[in-house]
Amino acid sequence: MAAEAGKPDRLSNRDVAAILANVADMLQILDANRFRIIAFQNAAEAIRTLGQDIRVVHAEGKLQTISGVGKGIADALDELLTEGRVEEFDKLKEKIPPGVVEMIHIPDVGPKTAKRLWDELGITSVEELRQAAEAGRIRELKGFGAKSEQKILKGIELAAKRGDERTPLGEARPLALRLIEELIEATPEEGITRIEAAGSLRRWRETIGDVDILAISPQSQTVIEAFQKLPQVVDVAGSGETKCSVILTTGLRVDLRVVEPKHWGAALQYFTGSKEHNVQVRELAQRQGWSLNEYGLTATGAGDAAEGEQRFFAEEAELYAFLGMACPPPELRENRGEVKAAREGVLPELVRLEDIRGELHGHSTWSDGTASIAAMAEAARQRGYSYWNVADHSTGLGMVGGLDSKRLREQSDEIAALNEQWREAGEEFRLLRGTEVEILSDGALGLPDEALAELDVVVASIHSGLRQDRETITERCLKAVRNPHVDILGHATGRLIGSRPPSEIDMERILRVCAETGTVVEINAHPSRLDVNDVYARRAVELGCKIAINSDAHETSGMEMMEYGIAVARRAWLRAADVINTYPLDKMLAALKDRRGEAA
DNA sequence: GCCGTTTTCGGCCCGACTGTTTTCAGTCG
Repeated sequence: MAAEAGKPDRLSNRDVAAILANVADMLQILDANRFRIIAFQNAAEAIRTLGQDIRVVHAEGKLQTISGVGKGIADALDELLTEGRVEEFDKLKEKIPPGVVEMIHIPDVGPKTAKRLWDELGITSVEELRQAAEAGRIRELKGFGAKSEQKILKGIELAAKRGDERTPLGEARPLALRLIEELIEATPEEGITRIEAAGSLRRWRETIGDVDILAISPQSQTVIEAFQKLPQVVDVAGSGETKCSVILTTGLRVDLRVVEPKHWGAALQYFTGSKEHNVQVRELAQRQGWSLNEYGLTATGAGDAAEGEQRFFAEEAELYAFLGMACPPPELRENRGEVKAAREGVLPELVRLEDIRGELHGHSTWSDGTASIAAMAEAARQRGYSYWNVADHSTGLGMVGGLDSKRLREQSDEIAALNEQWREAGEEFRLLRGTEVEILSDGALGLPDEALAELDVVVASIHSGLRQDRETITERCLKAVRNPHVDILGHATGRLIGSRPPSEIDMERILRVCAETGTVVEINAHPSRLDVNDVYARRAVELGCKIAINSDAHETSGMEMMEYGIAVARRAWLRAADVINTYPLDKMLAALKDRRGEAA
């Protein structure tokens, strides 16, 4: 947590969300009203995924326009963002040692357990908890035994291994898909008739807490036994008749749930989440006189149907239709307005992988790529693209031997020759001449304007000096964005999921200037970047920006990462029209800054 | 503490599994 008291101007949305979540944790330990706890959790989530800087919203006096923020929390946020601290929160902190709050993040240790361990054994840290469990002191408590101690020790080990980190989607997804394949192979013929990953994986969240797999099988016990015996499984956290949780060698937790065919629709809906989306849907069902669980609907007697009457759904869409709404694509199910839109029938037609006609940011052996331009072009053609922008690094990024003006011209000759071949063969495919020009530490670019002016598509990115202070890095980036030759701002925040935090850059200001100048904002599709993220992408389009989705491929297989970028765009509610590389070549070029209006 | 197609009070989702229990509380998703 980077929240520094006394420096309210440094608090990011993430910091503010962490502070509210911490308050919710403390309230849980104090056994406060559960709805008050949920209110803090909801507000934290709303601010974490807010498209705008919380400081800006605060300055405009619009805190209460955030869904989940009412008067009470708005007042607290006002105090936090003005004073850098909240008196009410400080009083809470005096009541509970921070180590006790930390304890509830250990699997199988919740607020009740943490409170009792603290009250009755005086344990105030995870380390003390470990020692007490090893010494067999915890079994002295009523309701605890040797197994509880083992469970706690295992939980501590797991938490240490995993840290607070969720698993990046790019790691979890291939792992889960392979696991599903192996489970099918390990099960007798006809053992599994349907299987799908649900949860945050199906929603394509950028990081995954644990993997949820849903299956239909006439022999659930056989499937669950096979699941536990898969080679990647190191531990079984729980196992019953229809449900099983295992831990993989990587520390990732995977839950399998086996259901009957008639329950599939409700079960898939339920296990896809998000939790917040499901709460909305269940409340909607409640208002219509139905109680919703993972099996289906049961009439409460409050509506037209007789109490106890049940409805089952083989498909998700049938369940949503019964409730009078369209079926929101999983990527939208984050309680960001999708339930209302689905009820009103105004869900957007989201961009799809098939809509992509080319890429505007990729590398070759001319800089740090591993494949020739010809090989990259061939890979792009194989994917059905009709254009690909050669965007090798410019000078200014020492370690990869970026191109200067002279080498850029030499590269242009190679590109022209390749294009000539396709033209003669009557092929539609075209390579574009581009660069990923370095935004230097003072905002100057790694190539002179004369060189950039000759290119088709210029991507400008920051690779170093990512720790500059907010004002410096924002001004640096703004200078680049305002350059008339810069068409696209590449991976704007510079983050690497799980290993490098985003820079301090003021995205709201950047996006506003991008909208003003017609600079396209990139969604970098590489699963370790996903930059900009869904929240900023949605905000960018709200402000009037266009988006480009690029895999930033450094090898031919890198282009397969496009699907992750598409997922970010879909989570941002983007339609094909918002994404310029869904356009045919002429229209795409005409949408670029320095060519606007040139072609139809 | 939040919120409104039951609107300014009275609600706020629901079931599986575990451990230590004789009927359930805690945790998790």
